[in-house]
Amino acid sequence: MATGILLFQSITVILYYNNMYEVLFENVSKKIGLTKEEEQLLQTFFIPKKLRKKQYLLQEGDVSKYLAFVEKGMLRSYTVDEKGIEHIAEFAFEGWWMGDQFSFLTGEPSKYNIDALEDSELLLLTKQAEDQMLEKIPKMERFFRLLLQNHLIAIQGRLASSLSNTAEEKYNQLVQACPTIPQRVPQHMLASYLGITPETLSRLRKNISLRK
Amino acid sequence: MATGILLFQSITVILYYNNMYEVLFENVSKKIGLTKEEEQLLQTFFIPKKLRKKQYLLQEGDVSKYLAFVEKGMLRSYTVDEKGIEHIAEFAFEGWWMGDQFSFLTGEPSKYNIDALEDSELLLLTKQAEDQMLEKIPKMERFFRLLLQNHLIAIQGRLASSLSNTAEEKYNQLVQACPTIPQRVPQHMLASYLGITPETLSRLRKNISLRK
DNA sequence: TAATATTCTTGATATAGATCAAGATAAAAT
DNA sequence: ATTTTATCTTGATCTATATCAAGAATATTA
Repeated sequence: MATGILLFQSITVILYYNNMYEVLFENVSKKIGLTKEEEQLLQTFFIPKKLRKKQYLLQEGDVSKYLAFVEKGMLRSYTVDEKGIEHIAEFAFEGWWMGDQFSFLTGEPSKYNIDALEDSELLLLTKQAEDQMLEKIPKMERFFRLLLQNHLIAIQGRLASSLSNTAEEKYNQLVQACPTIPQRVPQHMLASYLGITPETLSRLRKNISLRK
Repeated sequence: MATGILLFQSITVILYYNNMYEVLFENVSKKIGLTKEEEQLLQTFFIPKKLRKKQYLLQEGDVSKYLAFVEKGMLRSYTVDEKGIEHIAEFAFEGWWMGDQFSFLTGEPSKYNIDALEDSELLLLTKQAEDQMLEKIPKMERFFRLLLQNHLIAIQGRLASSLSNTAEEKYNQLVQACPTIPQRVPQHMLASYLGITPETLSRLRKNISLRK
């Protein structure tokens, strides 16, 4: 957070405005360096948006017009099957990206829903803005490549785990790999994310706690 | 394939040499355009390598020094669990890439084995060569970003399928999404890739064929 | 062409996890 | 504060898939 003793109201306002991009800048700087000018330019490509808990960013059947960067709060993406059961694909917290890559890329209607699990502050990037951004700040090409690389590695791990591990092992791996999720997410959503039933997760957690 | 009536032996040789990169060039050109000069430059970063069936490209515990582009043949990556069971993570055919992204990126020992399922011709890219390539041909940054994007979308689909579908549904989706795999890969490896036992796959295929 | 190894099939049984059901907490809304 | 709604727990059953076992078909090698 940008803090300090502020003498003038006008300065307060400017800092407040800048804060909307704080997590983004930190995130980008971690992977590639950006000058102050580039940061100024970068923010012009994003549309700030607040989302109340339970509000949708994307609904099944719509085209995913935005990639969303989470400045604050928490999103989830999920599909709904024929039986009406929700299957959570991903969560996204502060500093994470969310969006249906496929729909965003191809312009086809999305199979996913994305909504807010907490009141959230997002930075939205349209396809057009993305293209312009990559053109004006070619460095960002690299940023997105590294981002995708990490995302891919994470999902590969999840896939491997989902294919060869028991429910309990999957749960333990998740707790280890990303302790934030079990802390902030209701248990039945966690179960959905792991591809198991809430009942199974409840029992499995009980077993773990009994054993120690 | 580059074919034609060849008048001089020397030309034959040159064409033969160029053929080693044919699939790569076609693949890169599909995503980003390359001039003849850029193609010439591009190939300097790769090390051609032939792999006999069953030969390893990478063994568990070693650092993944290369990303491999498959010009010809077929690779698989897999882990071996405590019980000695192989879990196939990915296949790669002509025009696909293979490698342990994580180990390649971080320099940590790999958990994967990669070997050839058929006699194969590869183009290897070291981390150093990759960095140089991205510096000399910045366009390639974009190529790799798009590549990762598609790879991510594919794996997301596989993950979703593995979490919410039955064994039969997973099999059907694979046949639909990538008919090449079931055609070219022994059935028990297909089972491993799908995270089911060979027995289950055998029975499930029988059921499908009985129903029609 | 035999011999050896690999892959695939089929049956019998076991089990992890799903499903159905209902009560217990806990959180939100009025 | 009390009703309503969401979430979690526990028990009784069911089922898809794993496991164990052994023979059949197919490929590979000698």
